[in-house]
Amino acid sequence: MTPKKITSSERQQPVNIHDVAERAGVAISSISRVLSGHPDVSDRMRAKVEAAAAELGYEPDFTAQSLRSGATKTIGFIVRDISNPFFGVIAQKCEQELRKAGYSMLVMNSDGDTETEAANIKLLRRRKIDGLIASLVAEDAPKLKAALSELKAPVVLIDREVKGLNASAIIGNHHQGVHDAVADLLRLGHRRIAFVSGSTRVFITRDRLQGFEDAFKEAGVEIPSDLISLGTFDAEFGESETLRLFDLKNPPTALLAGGIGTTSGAMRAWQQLGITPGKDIGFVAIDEWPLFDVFGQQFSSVYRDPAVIGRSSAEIILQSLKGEKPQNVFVETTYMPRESSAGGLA
Amino acid sequence: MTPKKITSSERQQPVNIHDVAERAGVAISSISRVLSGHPDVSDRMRAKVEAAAAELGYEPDFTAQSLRSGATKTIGFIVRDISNPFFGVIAQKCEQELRKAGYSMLVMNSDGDTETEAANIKLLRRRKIDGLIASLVAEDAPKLKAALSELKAPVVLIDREVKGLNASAIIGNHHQGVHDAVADLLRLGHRRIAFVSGSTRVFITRDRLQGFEDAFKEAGVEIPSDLISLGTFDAEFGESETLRLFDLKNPPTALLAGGIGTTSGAMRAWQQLGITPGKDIGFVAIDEWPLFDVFGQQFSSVYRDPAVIGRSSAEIILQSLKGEKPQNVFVETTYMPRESSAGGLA
DNA sequence: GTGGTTTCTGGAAACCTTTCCAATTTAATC
DNA sequence: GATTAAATTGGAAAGGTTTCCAGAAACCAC
Repeated sequence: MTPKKITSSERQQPVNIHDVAERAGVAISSISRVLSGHPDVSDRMRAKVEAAAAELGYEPDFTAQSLRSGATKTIGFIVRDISNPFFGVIAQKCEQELRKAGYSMLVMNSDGDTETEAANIKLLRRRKIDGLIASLVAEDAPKLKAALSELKAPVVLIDREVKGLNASAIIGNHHQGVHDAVADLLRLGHRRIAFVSGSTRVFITRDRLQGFEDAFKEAGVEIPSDLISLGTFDAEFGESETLRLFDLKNPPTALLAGGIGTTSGAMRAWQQLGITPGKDIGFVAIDEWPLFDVFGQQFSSVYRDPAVIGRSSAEIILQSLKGEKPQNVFVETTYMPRESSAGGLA
Repeated sequence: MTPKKITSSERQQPVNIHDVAERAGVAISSISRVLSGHPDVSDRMRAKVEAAAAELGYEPDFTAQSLRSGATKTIGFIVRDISNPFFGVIAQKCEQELRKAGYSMLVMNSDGDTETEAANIKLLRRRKIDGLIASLVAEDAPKLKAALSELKAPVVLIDREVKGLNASAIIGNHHQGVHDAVADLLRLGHRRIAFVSGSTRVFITRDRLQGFEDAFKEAGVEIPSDLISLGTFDAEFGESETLRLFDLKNPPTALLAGGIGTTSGAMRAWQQLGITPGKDIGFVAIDEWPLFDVFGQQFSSVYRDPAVIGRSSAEIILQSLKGEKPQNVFVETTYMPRESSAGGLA
């Protein structure tokens, strides 16, 4: 008995390129050329192949394409916590853009941990992602830097600056927004202004701190170093630090909260302390949260648009994939003064 | 000149399994066996291979593994809108669980559109995902059903019921929560209770509607059909419908809003109309949003825990991957009465 | 020391493409 | 119609792994 050729109907497997080639009576390479839009294809060949492919319902295997071509059409997306609505909007807009261009997005949470983050990046490298968009937990962790530099794909960092890495970045002018906010608080009469935010291991915090300090210097007011608490961006830290700060002998009269997590924690702390932000104390939130327009109208904010960040991230990574050099894109950050700034100034 | 064998140092490519085999002086298959934890391996072999792999820093190519083994260690995750914080929490918890088990999550937004959703599913099939977790836009769209049934991987549906599909599901007892809410509103004296939510093309809405109607029937009160508006889950629909309903000659005295998007839209509408929910009218929100504990304390809600949904989704899909049969998991949904229920009852 | 298991290892096929190169066909020119 | 160039096509290698199968080695009992 001669070994019979196995056809797709006998495999329960889907149709593959061989089946199409056989059906169309042409070579495998021709199928590939037609379907990948290669220019050197005659009209007759194109018609034959397309007909055969359609009849059989052929769809190329993505994994095999990836292995052979080296491109996975996949972009890694790493953030601290995708449930944070700010990151959620970034992720949404980013995915929409990437999808239009035929790319998919592999989402990972770093859980605020550099070890996890480094492990994630290593995994993504092994998965041969074409590009990475990340909002890192820290910029200087050696493991992280190692993982990033071993990743051969283009990288877009969101509000981060990693030295010695040839990456693109989306950079907000955080110092500006924070500066304007603090300047306004000072103008209103606040002196004991607290600042709770994530760690200075990331650019965004350093840039904000810069704006914070500049505003004080310009006003000729001493910087209240004891009121600056820079740890992590999560709600737990925001809560405990707010509790601590407002329990000081000489407590703050205003707080600048460094993100949605921090704000969330601060709000919870104030509930426990019986403090009403914007009334008993001055308050400026960095970043706005869902339903802010409803529940936060009275709150001053340092605003930036996550949709822009998401779309830009996608655009830059797509450009890098086309061979363009790494670039930095700047995003506006604006102080939106509202009544809460003047809280606590009886 | 004899063709020299190309080694990894001459390629700029990373080390592959051949290099390790050569270094260890064993066959390729042995490398694979050792590294994939195959039992039939001698201690001596294991030691040799592990040493060689470590020396060369070898890491297996994920794409090649996927092609050969047929498993991509990738789970698709499709929701209407990942920026919705409810889905955000689900996604976060789900990814964390999947990651522990060595799986990654490919996130796609369906943008509330069945065509997009069907296209997404088709793409994921071509990408050979091992499983799919999805909160579908509709259950009956033919293209969608076709795309789902052609997908050979296990599926977990979140609050959806697709007939003729052998899928698992996470099912909330929405009728219960909504029933209790509406019963309470009726008890308080509300009669003109409006219900704005997504379409009845999905189970979750039908289940809610059931609870809504049951409560009326039990109370012997006629169901206010003109106040039931079931369209989409997004804020735009919530806003326009709220505007329309509260502009009726005989407007509602209370609203039950079917999710964070709807609530968001309703809130915006009320702002325009000068209506304060919980005061001028009764209000129950389905699902709670970020900072709800701060800004929403006065609002009654129909609560369910997205973290549980996320974790369960991951668990079920992982069990399916181990060969277990599709199963349904039920999630509690609880009415949390607060002051807003009694709004508008002067 | 033989026969028979059992355990381990090597070789090669298979997974499904893309892409290179050579060969063939077609078109163009004189 | 011959020659050359251009367009198109087929064949086969390559991408990096897993897995099947057969063969080798080790072990055991008699």
